[in-house]
Amino acid sequence: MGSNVREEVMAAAKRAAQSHGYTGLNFRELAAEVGIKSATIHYYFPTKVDLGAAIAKRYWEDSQVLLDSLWNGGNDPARALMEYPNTFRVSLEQDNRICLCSFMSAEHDDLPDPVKREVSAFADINIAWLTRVLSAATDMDTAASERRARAIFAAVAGAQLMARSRSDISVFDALIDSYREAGLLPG
Amino acid sequence: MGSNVREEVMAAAKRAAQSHGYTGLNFRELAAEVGIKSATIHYYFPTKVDLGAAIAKRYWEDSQVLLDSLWNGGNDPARALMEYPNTFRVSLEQDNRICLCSFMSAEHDDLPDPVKREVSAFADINIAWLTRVLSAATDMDTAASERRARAIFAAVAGAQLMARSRSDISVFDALIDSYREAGLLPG
DNA sequence: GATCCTCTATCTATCAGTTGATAGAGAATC
DNA sequence: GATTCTCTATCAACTGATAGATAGAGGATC
Repeated sequence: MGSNVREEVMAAAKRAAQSHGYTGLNFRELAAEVGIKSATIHYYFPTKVDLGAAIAKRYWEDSQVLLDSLWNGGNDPARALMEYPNTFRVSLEQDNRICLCSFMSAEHDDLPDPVKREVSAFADINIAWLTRVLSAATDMDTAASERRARAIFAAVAGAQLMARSRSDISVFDALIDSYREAGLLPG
Repeated sequence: MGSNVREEVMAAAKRAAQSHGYTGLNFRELAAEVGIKSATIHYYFPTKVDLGAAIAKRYWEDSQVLLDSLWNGGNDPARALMEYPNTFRVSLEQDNRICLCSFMSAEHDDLPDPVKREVSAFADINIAWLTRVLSAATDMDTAASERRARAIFAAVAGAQLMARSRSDISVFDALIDSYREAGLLPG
């Protein structure tokens, strides 16, 4: 298994990036939070690019596992769809953080390519999952499901961003309700 | 009238912040782009906070003027609503930039209070305008119009963010189409 | 069992580059 | 001549990164 320190650094880096972005990540603060020296981080992640790519990759891998646990061909796709916005809500619950990849999407111009690739993968797996669930839960064909999947993903990310800017999770809840009222989200 | 230099600094700072955020703003690059020395910027904007707040304020003021030119009680609110997403599209057309305030919303935790206030104002004036237009263009009551206004604002911002992450403006267009297809946007 | 070697993991110390900010001199404008 | 504007020079803080020392674990060799 991987060392504890490596895992602790990744966990702290993930949290920091959700609050301050890739640009805002810095070795000394990270090290202080884990209780080590910044040079030690370089032992596990030679460069900042390596660290950034590692946490973005881990982020979408964890998301994939979570989504599959929510629905993976079972018998209640409509319920999974109802639950989907909650996967974004939890970030806001944790000190008003947002999706790592939403933040990094804003930072796109300053992102090294290896990090960009992992950020794209997060969107890909979310959209692919939503497409599958929508196809199972509604009578939309695959093309329509994918269009709707992209729309839902973008809209939920936008709702999370707005809620953060107000430091108010009820803004997120209200927006999700409005999406349902408008017909973007089923339910 | 304000000096040319001051205006040029603000224009360059606005563009930079739309690409790199408030954190990514820096006096030396800004000065180089305008063709002056960084110390000169401090003459017009004593601190970075002053500069950040000034460009965010100008940003929503300009947006207010643009929206009012699009619709201000005239006879075609439905058309204004159709045009609304274009006010976000133009940023992407300019080197894949995004809304200054979307970027700064992501940076919320690292934003000085005076800047935060102006960022909030941008959302406020967009939502207020959308609420008025929706009330005029549809049979929704004021409360429903405001809920929908918030939903549209958040969703369009999300679409812009997704398009940036792919460096592909057609992603934005497709998302807006999908919002219409889903019923979030009229048309 | 004592000595030697290697690898892992962490540290101290330091470098070079960047950044926001300031003091004070000089130039331009009125 | 006073005011406005811009520059040079510099500071202190911060940042990613590197070099090199150290401590300990685990084998291999004698």
